[in-house]
Amino acid sequence: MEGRQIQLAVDFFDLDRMADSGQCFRWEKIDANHYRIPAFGKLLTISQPTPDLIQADCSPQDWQRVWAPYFDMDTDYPAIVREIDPQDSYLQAAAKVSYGMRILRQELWETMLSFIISQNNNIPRIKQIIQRLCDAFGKFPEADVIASSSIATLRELGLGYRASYLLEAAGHYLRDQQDKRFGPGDYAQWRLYLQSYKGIGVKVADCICLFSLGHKEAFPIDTWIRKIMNDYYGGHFPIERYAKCAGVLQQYMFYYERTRSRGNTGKENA
DNA sequence: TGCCAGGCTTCAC
DNA sequence: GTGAAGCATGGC
Repeated sequence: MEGRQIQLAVDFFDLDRMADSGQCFRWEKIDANHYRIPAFGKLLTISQPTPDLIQADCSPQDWQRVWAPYFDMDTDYPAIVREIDPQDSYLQAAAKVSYGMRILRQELWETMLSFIISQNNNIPRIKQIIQRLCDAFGKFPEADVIASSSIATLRELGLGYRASYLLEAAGHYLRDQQDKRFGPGDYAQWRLYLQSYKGIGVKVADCICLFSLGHKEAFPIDTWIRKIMNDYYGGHFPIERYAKCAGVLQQYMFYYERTRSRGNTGKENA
């Protein structure tokens, strides 16, 4: 702690809901009100004493340069919520329960690694595996660290059959980085490119597009979303109506449904 | 104890 | 292109 502390007035910002949203797996809850969030080589300690106020241990410059983009502070989420079909009571309810949840813009490699691990897996175990990776390698393993690791090592950390996917993905990522093949691209280009990785299919590619690259039109369909679409939308969610923000609404439905299945509101004190 | 999880690859058709 | 099997592991 370097004694720096900023306070910011916020709107539509809820740390607890973002922490429990299934888009990030390394936030650490220190106590009832504080989180430690690692990203971009930095560690942010942040709290939210009231719904419209946050306190963070960073400089105003770091907030502007690193954390405001990370929390996607430039996007007008209330405007997205206002676009929801007033007749769609399910989606209205989902948005209400998810109030304050923003779509994070996380680092690309971390998001790729996390969602390769996420396949056919549950969130508590995804967190555990990523924690074991960090413990085993001393910190979050960058692609070169994974690439110079071995299947056996990764298997010992509980990755199961995903160990080979991750190992291959790391090598692939490094080669493309050296070839400078990463660059600006639209959603369709990125989605296709990501699927060229072994272990990344349509759903994981969409998660990376949404939770790292900021492509809010990405609409990941996992087992939860598929069930929601079948139960409430006759098998088809009207993505076309929400062209540029379907992914945000997808996240609200995902959060809402998981919250309901656990029999609470998602906030211990709500 | 089984079923399931922010699915994917492979193979048969 | 579509469908089904197989996959590692452990949460619930």
